[in-house]
Amino acid sequence: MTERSADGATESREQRDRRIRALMERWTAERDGDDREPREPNDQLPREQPSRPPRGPRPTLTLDQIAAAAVGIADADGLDAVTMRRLAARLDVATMSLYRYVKNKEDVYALMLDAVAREITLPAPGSAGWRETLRRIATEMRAGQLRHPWLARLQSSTAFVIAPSVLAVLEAGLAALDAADITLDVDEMVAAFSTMTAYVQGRATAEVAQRETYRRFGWSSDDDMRAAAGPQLVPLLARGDYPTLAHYIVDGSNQDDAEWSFAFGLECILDGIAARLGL
Amino acid sequence: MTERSADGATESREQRDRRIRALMERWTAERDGDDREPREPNDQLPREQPSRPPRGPRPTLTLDQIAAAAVGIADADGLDAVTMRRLAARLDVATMSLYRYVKNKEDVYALMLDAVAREITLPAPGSAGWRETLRRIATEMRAGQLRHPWLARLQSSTAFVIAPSVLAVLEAGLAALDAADITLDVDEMVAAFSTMTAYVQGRATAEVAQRETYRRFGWSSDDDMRAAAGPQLVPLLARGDYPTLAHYIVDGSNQDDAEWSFAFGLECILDGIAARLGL
DNA sequence: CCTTGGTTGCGTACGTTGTACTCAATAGCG
DNA sequence: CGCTATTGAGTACAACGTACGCAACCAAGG
Repeated sequence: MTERSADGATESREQRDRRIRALMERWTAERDGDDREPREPNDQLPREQPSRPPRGPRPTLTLDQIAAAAVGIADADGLDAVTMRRLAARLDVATMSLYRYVKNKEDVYALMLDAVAREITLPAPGSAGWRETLRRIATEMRAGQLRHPWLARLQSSTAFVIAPSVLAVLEAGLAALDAADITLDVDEMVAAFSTMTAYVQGRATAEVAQRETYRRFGWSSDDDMRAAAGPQLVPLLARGDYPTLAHYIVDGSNQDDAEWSFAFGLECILDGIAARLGL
Repeated sequence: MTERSADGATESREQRDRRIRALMERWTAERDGDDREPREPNDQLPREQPSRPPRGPRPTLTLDQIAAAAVGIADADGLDAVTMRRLAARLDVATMSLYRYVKNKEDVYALMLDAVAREITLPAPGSAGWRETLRRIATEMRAGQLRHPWLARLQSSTAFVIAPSVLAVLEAGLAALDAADITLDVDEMVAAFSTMTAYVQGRATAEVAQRETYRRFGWSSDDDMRAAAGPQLVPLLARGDYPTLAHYIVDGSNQDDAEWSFAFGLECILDGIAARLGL
């Protein structure tokens, strides 16, 4: 119920929240007071004008429409099909009109990431224990990655986006680990949660890459893969350099059960976290 | 020392290896015998002609040279700087000459992946227990990802490459988990190893994305980041929607220690695997 | 020796991409 | 009714991957 703070004293959760709220308000006040440089890197995610200046014609598009259109194209024909021309065509505007809403294509990518992050439904706070909450978030994230196979590629080429949708996921995970009976400090909580998310992303990346390979070569089953990769693989295996791998290929049974593998690894991680809780 | 096989009997490791070797040889013989379709998807990784046809001038380049040049460009100026024109210029040949060695740009990417996979030094088999072996492989993989920040992006956009360099890493990990005192079946061994690799890839992706963000905005320390992201972040935090996250930002101390976070998660995973071994 | 034919290196050219620049049309304020 | 900030769109350009075709090369066959 209590936690050691930096100066060695203990504070209750209520005290902690009050302290942080006060600090945030002070920071906000300071920011409002100083009116500094135009702070350019600020607009990482493009925003609509909060209060539209009254002059001139109304914009015909919203950022949400652009994001939805881009996601739609990527879902249908892959990330490479998202070109400014095609995106504009889908929105029935001229190509260059898009640049009234986004600074460049990177902005479009940021909008896509935000849109997808908003898709994931978080478990209600306190509706389950930390373990079940983390499991649900992981499952939800994985589902998103599989629904949008281009996501992994986008996340690895686009910088981190500061958006409420993204922060909310992080907060949900941290809050679950911040429950009353848990003894992790903040750094460990973040490390534990980011371990889980890293795992989910890594798995999804690999899984999507495999699907992509199957699609490109027209394989529809694991047997197709074995038939096609065999001529390349068998000579290597036959030389005896990879005995354990050969054992897997010959005797393994869950080879294409991505769901099972994912769950296996996830439970490993949750067990590891549990061990650190002394539970 | 023994393991249940499919038919319920037990076989020693020696018996198993013999059985698999025999099977491989039979497969090889069958392949040689039937001389089937040109099996196009075979050449996933471009290869030099094993026995060069004697007619015509000698090639001036090797695939290794091409791979090294591409890796060099990507290391210096990022993956997008690897264009066919620039790669050719670096190799002092005309642009289109490259297409005598690779079918298309995808091939160049495959060569890069292979080259990087060959960089990693595996622990000698049996030189350490399964846990230490996996830890070393993970560390080595992470080092590669940080040495070549473009790797994560490439792995998430290029299909899996069948190359000895890649298979060797997999074999080393599986062999470590196949030690005498371990009770995992093959499927579990593969799931455990791929859990680790997925984690490493996910972490590296996030870490590289963060570095890239820092670089692009010219931040050189965490304080720079906080100064720049503050105006965007503080209003969100001040509304109280992310209390745990705010706690971390205010009170966390290991915020930029990627090494520590990586090790934390890795030990979690190893603990989880250990738990499945009944150790 | 000369001829032959497959192989290599390279120059040209085309279609597609992101986007800088420019200018006409729009619509609320004075 | 102008005035003026703002939007939508057309044109244009540099850079990209790469299809195509031709010249230079070089061992084998005569």
